[in-house]
Formats: sequence, C-alpha cells, structure tokens
Amino acid sequence: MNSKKPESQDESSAKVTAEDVAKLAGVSRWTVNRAFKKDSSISERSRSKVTEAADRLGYFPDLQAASLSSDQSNLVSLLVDDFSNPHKLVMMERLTRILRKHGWDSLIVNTLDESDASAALVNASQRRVDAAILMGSRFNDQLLSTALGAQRVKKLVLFARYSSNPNTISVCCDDVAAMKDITKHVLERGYRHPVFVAGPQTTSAHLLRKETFLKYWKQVTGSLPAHIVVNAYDSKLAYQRVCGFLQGLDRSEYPDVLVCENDALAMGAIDAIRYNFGLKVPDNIAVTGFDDVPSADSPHYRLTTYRQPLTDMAEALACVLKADPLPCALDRFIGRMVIRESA
Amino acid sequence: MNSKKPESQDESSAKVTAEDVAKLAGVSRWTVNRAFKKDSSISERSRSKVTEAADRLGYFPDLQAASLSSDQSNLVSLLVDDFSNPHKLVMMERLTRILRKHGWDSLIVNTLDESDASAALVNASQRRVDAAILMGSRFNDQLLSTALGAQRVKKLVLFARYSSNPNTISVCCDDVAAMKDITKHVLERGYRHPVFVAGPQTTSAHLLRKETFLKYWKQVTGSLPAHIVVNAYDSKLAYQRVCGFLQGLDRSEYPDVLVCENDALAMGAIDAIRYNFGLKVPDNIAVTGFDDVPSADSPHYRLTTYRQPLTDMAEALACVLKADPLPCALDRFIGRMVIRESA
DNA sequence: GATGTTTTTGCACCCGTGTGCAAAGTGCTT
DNA sequence: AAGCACTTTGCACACGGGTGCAAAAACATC
Repeated sequence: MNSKKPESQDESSAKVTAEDVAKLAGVSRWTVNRAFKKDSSISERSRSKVTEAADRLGYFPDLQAASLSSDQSNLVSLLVDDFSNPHKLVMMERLTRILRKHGWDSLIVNTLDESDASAALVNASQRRVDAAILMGSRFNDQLLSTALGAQRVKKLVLFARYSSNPNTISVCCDDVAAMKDITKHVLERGYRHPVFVAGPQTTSAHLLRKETFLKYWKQVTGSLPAHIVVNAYDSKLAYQRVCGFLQGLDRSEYPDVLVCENDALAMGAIDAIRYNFGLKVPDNIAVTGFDDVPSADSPHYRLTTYRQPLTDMAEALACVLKADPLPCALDRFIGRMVIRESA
Repeated sequence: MNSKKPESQDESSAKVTAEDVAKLAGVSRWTVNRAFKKDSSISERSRSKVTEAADRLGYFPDLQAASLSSDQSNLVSLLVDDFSNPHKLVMMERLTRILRKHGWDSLIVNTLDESDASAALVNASQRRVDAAILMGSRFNDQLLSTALGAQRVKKLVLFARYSSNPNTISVCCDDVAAMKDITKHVLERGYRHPVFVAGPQTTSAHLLRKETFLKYWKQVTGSLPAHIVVNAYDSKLAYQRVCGFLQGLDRSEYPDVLVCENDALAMGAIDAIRYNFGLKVPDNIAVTGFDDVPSADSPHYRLTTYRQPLTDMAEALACVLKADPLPCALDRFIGRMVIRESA
C-alpha cells in the first residue's frame, strides 16, 4: 500500500499513527488515544508524555478512522440547490463557521443537477454524516419522507425552512410572526394596494410567508391582495416577472407596494420598477424583502427587510447535533425588521 | 455499539454491509465489492446476482471505510476565507458541481476565524482529503510552505489564484493577458486618467492584476497611474475607500476611469461615484471590474468586466485530482471580456 | 481425456481508531 | 502487611471495505 518506505526522520512525511506515538512515549496505543479525549481517565503524567511525543511526531488523530469505529463522524452535509440567491452565501458562512466551532465539518453538496435530493442523501449516508441539512428551496417535502436516502441519514434537518414531516427537524424562524411584522409596517406606512411576490411554489415544505401575508391583510383590510409567482429565488427572473406583470396593467392599477418573499426577489423587483418603468422606489411603488442580504444595504436598494437570527439558529442546530437540551423552540425563531427607505 | 437489535425486515434501517449482500447473493464479500468496481474481473452472472441482492437490501458501499483502506478519500476541502465577495458563491457552485460529477465530495471550511489556513489544513489532513483547495484571498504564500498542515495534505491547490510555491498547484487564468485586454479596452475608449482599485495586498500569492495594469499602462502612455488599496474584497469597504479617495481630490483631479481588481470592488466604486458624489457612470467616471458576478449584469451596474472560464478551470482541477493528463497549462486560462456600459 | 491458459473467486491481512472489560497500579485504612 | 476502593492502563474485538495472491473454476487445445 505504502510503496515508499517511511523515511526515518523526525518530521517524516509518512503518516503518523497513534501506534508510533505510543512507542515514543512508552505507553500503549490506547493511552495515546485517551490523551486526545477529554474526560477520559488518564494520569497527568502519561498525558503529558503523550502530548509531548505527539507533537514531536506531528500526530493528529485520523477522523475517518475514528468515525468508522465510533458511530459519529462529526460531519454534516449541507444540501444546496439554489446558488443564485446571495442569502445562501450568508447562510453557508454562518453554518460552516458555527458548526466548525462546535466540532463539525461541513460537506457541501450541490444538488442543482438532480431532480430531487435523493441521490445526495444517499451520498450523505455513505459518508456517515451525522446529519443532512437541507438549505435548498426546491426540494419536495413529500419526497423527503419516501426518498431512499432520507431513511438512511441519522438526522434530517431543514434549515430556514419548515416542514411538518415528523422525520424531519426544522430550524427556522417564525414566518407567521415575521410576516405580520412586515404587514403591519406596510399598513402603517399607508400602503393600500399591495401585490405579493412569491418564490417557487413547492408542493409542501414551503414558507408560510405568502399565506400569512394574504390572510392577515384580508383580515385587517377586508380585501385579498393579488400575488405573482417567480419560479426561482433569482433577481433576474424576478425582474422579468415583475416587468411582465406591470406591463399587463394600466398605470392606474399599479400596486403601491410589492411585498416580496425575500431579498433576491425584492432586488429584481426594484430593478424592474426603476429601470424598466422609470418609476421611483418607494415614491411610486415601495418594496419589502426578507433576509437582509448584504446588498440590501447598498445605496441602490436600501431595502426594508427582515433579518433572521441566523447565528442563534446555527447554534441551535449545533445543540441538535450534540443532542443537548434545546434553548428554545426550533421553528419559532424571532428575527427583527430592518427598516430602510424602500418601504 | 449497535444497541438496538437489527429488525429483520427486508428494508431494515440497520446498516447493510457487503457481508449481508454476500450472504443473500450466495457469494463472498469480496465478490460483492468487485461488483461495485468497474474494470474488476467478475462474471456477468455474479455481478447480476450481487446487484439484485444489493438493491433488495439497499446496500451502498461505505465511503469512509473505503477511504480508510485505499488511500483515496474522494474528498477535497475547499478553504474559504472571504464570504463577502459574491463571486465566491459562483466558484463554489461550479467547483462543487463539477467535482461531484467526477466523484469528489467537497468539504467546505470557513477559515474566517483563523489567522491563517494552517489549522484548516491540519483538519483537512485528518479527514484524509485528496486535496485542499484554497479559494481564499487572505492566505499568505510564505505560510503555505511552512505551515504544519501544508505538508500533510496530498495536494495543495490554489483556485483562481497564482503562487510560485513549488509545492502548490495553481489553477487560474492568465492575469497578465486578462489585464492587458482590459487595459486595451480602457485605452480604446479614450480614458486617460485611470486609477487602479486594488484588493488586499497579501505578501506574495496575490494577483498580478495591479502590477500588469500599472506596468502596461506606463509602457503605452508613459505615465504611471495612481492606485488605491481596499483591505478586503468587499463592496462596502470599497465604497468607503473610494469616497475617501475622491473626497481628497479636487474635482479637476478626478480620474476618468476606475480599473478595479474585481467586481466586488467595482460595485462599491460605482455606488460611491453615483450615490455619494452624484456623478454618472461612465460619463463622469467609468469603472471596470473582474469576474462577471451575477449582479454585474443588473441594470444598476452594467459592469464591463472579465469572465474567467470557471468551468474549464474546474474540469482541469478534476484532471489534477485524477492524475489525468492535463489539457492545457493550469495557470494560463484565458477568459473573455464582457463589455457593458460601465466603461 | 489430459494438459495448458485464462477468468473468476475466496481469503489473510491491512487501514487507524473506539468500546467495554479485565488486569495492574495507587493510596488509604486498620 | 493485608484489605479495600479507586484510578489508570492494556487488550481483544469491532468498524467496513481494499489489495495482492493463491485456489478454484471455466474454457481452449491437441
């Protein structure tokens, strides 16, 4: 296997195993491994002998081997199927950083090529991940319960999404509360002719934003707003869709506010309003978003939006992985509105 | 280890191993594994017996175990230290998709918290990755040669970056050729007072864009342009830096074009010009970028920029992993200019 | 049918670590 | 010094599959 003979230097590039360290430290291999586990019963004397020998040889435990024999891999996979939404980058940054802090490495699986997440879930199970974390927007809840891979993964987590599927853990914010905040704000600012701009309509595991907005608005004002659907959380698609929508309308029928399911859609909407129709935001048509992506703060957009508590959500996810007691309900996180000039 | 007894159902959720499949198929475990490897000598008869048994039991080979005994893990880690540049999302999408197509899974390691990539490299080696791929912008080349982890990783690849470090493989485009294209374009459009907007100045493994631009411009026009430095590839920072720079200037001294090291900087520059000084792009000050990120095409920016052949670069990286013959020089990829209205 | 050649199959051993238990060691009490 | 409790250490076995070689089977030739 190892064709080249280990060059017997101290800082040899050959793979150093616990065995080697044991030899140098004059203890058994198991004592070496113990030294690398906290809470293991080992005397101070051997521990220091081991650590000294270990960093003389440059030893680090092999995590693959470890996960083979224990049944924890300290690996998760993040399944992502939507790279056109800049919020994904923010979520990935937060998740990877915080999971790493707690000892988990993140596998990122691009499921763009796949009709469903099934193959990716199988792959995850082949890697023995401790959890598969779905950060996608196109997956289908139905499928999650039947998919081959779904059964094989120890934990199936939806991040920033909700599913009522009992085999699934949803870590997300309270969309109903959030959307009510936005709706209240829109009402307070005096807007009266909203149109809701929704993202792709997945069969079941979708956000409750559209429903909440429509229902709540109706409840308060008595009238049910219109809505349009964009087939991906993509600014360009949103741009086109909003253009198409407004073009079909007489100027007098224009909405006074577009309430968008997220910032990606909102930014496309603003572009359309401003550049395709020469109208002003918010003077002619106001816009709200969701997520508070970095560019929502740019002088172009100055988007009124809603920021999810991503850090808290990621920390809660770490608790789930550790099977620690949870600090709060996982699917009821409360974020906060970020009010700028777009509405 | 397995506390719960395996429920003896066909679709049991207990872990299925090659052994189980072997029993059902009436062959030995090794024959089972052979059936899952192409180019292995196995009769058609046993192969079909095995595959039938395998998908009756839902068997998939355990990749962790495989990588323990072979010395290939089919895993790479992507080290990322810069999540404020939207181009990172594009690169990640491309790399993960194409590597996966070729059989590699991608570990993504957020090195934001670390002063250098050293710990991440050690971690990568603990996971037995086949390669560590640096997609960062802040790493230090010097460090790469001395860092503990650098030695332990089988292959050290810089993606979209160049380093002359011999232990390192750079997959990147020809910055000199690219920058000359941009410079030519700027000259052809008649701009005569450029300022270069550079990103963070790492000690060695940085891009050759600034040097090329300055040198080439001097060579053609005889005068050496000024440049300013932004400490991260971040639009907001670029915005502030450009504001500060222009504020210190008399209106008559304004440049007529800002040549930016990438789109993240260029977008910040455009925002500054337009929103902080009320000037027009390109009429008062033109701007060029690099990368062609998705929003470079938005009606706000319409950025003249340069697109790297990311797909080809990712495919070449796959060749490197497979130790296949390389189709071309790895550090001389040629992209193409994307000319829009910003310059 | 005997012999030689090639394909197919089985097996011993290895990859590097974790787990539970038993043996050895330590310190204290009587 | 013996007895006891408690800490520390070593070990057999397991995790699931890869490698190279040798045995067995299949096929070909005369």
